Amino acid sequence: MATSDRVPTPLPPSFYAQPTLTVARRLLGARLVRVLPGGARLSGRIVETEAYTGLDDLASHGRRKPTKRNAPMYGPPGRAYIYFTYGNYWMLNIVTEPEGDPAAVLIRAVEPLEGLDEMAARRPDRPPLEWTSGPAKLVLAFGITGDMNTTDMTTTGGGLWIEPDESVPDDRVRTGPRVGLNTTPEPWLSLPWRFWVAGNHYVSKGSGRKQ
DNA sequence: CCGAGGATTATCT
DNA sequence: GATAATCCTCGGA
Repeated sequence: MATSDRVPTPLPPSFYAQPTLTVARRLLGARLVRVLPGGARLSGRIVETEAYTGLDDLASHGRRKPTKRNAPMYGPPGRAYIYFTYGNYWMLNIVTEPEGDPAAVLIRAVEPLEGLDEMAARRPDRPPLEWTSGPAKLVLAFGITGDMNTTDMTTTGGGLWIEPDESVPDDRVRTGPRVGLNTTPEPWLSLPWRFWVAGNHYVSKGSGRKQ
């Protein structure tokens, strides 16, 4: 093994067991990695996240008792919570907080780093800026599917994990309301629980582009 | 460039 | 029966 080979080091369960807002903030700059069944490696820098706590958060699927859909949020930290919405789209979340506490972080946007040819093949006739600049888009580009729900993302065995990479300093982080909540009442509608990297072109256009 | 409206279906009430 | 943590197309400026 050459010394220059990257050794995969997924973020451990103890990272995801932290408070959800802390996890959402600290995931900025980390690297989302996907190894396809054929062996191709895709990765991207996480540039936008949203925190969904359970219990008191009326915007979160975790606000309800366990159901068929939200059950993974009650499970151990570091597992994937992948759900279907709007009749067409899958969303990738990572479960946070200790087991039994229903919370997760939604991965909303990444900046492509590896596997650009694979992403291009999945997004024909779309420019690179539209491959991963939204939660449903990045799931498509990375070949993530609904049957990967509950994958353990703290090991490499499931072909999906997050590695530490760059750290984003506080003065490059922006926060704002979560996107797409529509009928959620205040104060949850306006809580600044969306985090993104200031000025990064791959941040979604979901709630304005002020950066 | 920008905003409005439609698509499309699993899950929940 | 209604809703949805979205995306895309289209029409107007």
